[in-house]
Amino acid sequence: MAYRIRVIPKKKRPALRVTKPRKTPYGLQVIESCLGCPMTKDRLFCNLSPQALRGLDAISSSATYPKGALLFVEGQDSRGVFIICNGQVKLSANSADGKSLILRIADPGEVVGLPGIISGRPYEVTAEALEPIQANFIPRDQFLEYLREYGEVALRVAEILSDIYHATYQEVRYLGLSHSAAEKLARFLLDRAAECNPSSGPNNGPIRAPLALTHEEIAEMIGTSRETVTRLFAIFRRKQLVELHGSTLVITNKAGLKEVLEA
Amino acid sequence: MAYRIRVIPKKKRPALRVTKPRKTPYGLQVIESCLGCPMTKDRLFCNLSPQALRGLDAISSSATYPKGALLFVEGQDSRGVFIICNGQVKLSANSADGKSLILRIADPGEVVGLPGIISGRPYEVTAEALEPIQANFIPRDQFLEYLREYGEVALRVAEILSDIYHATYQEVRYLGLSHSAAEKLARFLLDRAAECNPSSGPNNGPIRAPLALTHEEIAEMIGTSRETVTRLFAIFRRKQLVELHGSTLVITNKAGLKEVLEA
DNA sequence: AAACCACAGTGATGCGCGTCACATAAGGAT
DNA sequence: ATCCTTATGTGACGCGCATCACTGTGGTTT
Repeated sequence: MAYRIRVIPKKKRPALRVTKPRKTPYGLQVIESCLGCPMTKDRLFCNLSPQALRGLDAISSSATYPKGALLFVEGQDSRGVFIICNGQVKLSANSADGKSLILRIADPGEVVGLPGIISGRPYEVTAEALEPIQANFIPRDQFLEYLREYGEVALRVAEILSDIYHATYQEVRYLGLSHSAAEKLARFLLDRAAECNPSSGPNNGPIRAPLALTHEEIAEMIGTSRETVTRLFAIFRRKQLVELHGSTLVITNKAGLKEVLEA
Repeated sequence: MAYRIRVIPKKKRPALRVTKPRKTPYGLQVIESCLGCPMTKDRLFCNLSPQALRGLDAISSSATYPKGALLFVEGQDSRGVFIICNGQVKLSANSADGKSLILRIADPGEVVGLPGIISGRPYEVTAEALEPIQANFIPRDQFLEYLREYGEVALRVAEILSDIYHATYQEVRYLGLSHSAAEKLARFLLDRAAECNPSSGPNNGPIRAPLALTHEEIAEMIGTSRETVTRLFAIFRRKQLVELHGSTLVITNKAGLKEVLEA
């Protein structure tokens, strides 16, 4: 075959199923303090007052989890929130018959389990460590008490919830407003590109975005089957709409990809 | 025909399309003050301090909108939030080709446009008045300033965002985790029943829930076609799973309906 | 080396359901 | 009364895509 799709050439992505742990991709340094976690300062609770940061530090406890560990499972009572220091966490919805839908891949600095804590409802999704991860855990009651004390943090929490909502809403658009699987995939790829290239307006040059996902995972994100994703990538490539170099997605014809949405 | 489905026997639901305004179903009293709106106190910002309520009152302005009015359209820059005093507002996602997906019907006391305000992103959905409505509007900057001042309200806002997220997440489940349209509808009906009968555990008696929606609207909520909803209701009725009395849904066989999910 | 596994790629098959097309019923308007 | 509109109810048709069942390939393990 003249073409080939190799999404991950070097380091393979971890398996979807919980099988054997893969090697830690980078040194896992144990960080005891939330203040010490650079991600926390940089991304999650940036621009908070020193007091608020200290308060956060006081109630959070760090822990590590192996690959495949489930931080929580949907339906479980909300115990608290996790702030990811290191590694990726897959948030998915699962049905009784084993079908699963990936909602979000949370990166370091992000919070998982937040809606359940705020609303008092059980966890709505399942959080699985894709790699060995380190995360800070904050119990529910202490977190709520903390929020009541520091209004600035509550506002920041509202922002994070908005972001989570936004991601979920995108998912709804993929699943609900598409006539075809091709449309879903095109929408997904364009969104990816838009997120990674916020600067690019209506330009026409090639757009690059990392896409470290297997076809299986993409299928679970847009709600189709793995085979369909494979076939669609072949079609898109034939039509010169996209290219795949390693784990990098290159959109060579953005306008053409947008036409798929209107077909 | 021996059976009939008449979802709304007396007062018909408003049309989906913007046609002519229907008669005001109940007296629309104009309320100038947010404090005076009973819904606001009871449902949205309950248990707030008197100062916080006064602050809210100071920045909000009441207005009325006719049936079919669009409070905002998706893609539009976020101007502010609306607190519904009176009437219902349909929140929907629309694609370019006219396909539309109902995300939520907001009742009096609820807030719409919140995620856009908090995140700074444009409005993500379209808000349409299903009836002549009255709503309080709060401009974005003033609302954010207000939140910064009153931390207790920020926490309440976080709760509301959690609820909105929850509703959107349910939508994702309908759309993504179903093998068939029958599954979607069954899930939808069960969720409806669960929301309206929070007390009922694993009981087996008939469960009642209001269902003031046309087949068309249900179709847009679960992402199928109108005809499919009609056909499925006929099947469910034949199987003695549900009954429809006026605008009241009666689940006669909850277990049987749950079996549809696993089929 | 061989064995194994995860992923990608492809053909064949079948059926779910979207779509079109019409019929019927119930109000509301005039 | 008659017309118009909205909503429900059904049949026929056909495409899209899920599913099954493979093959090929590169990486890892033993």
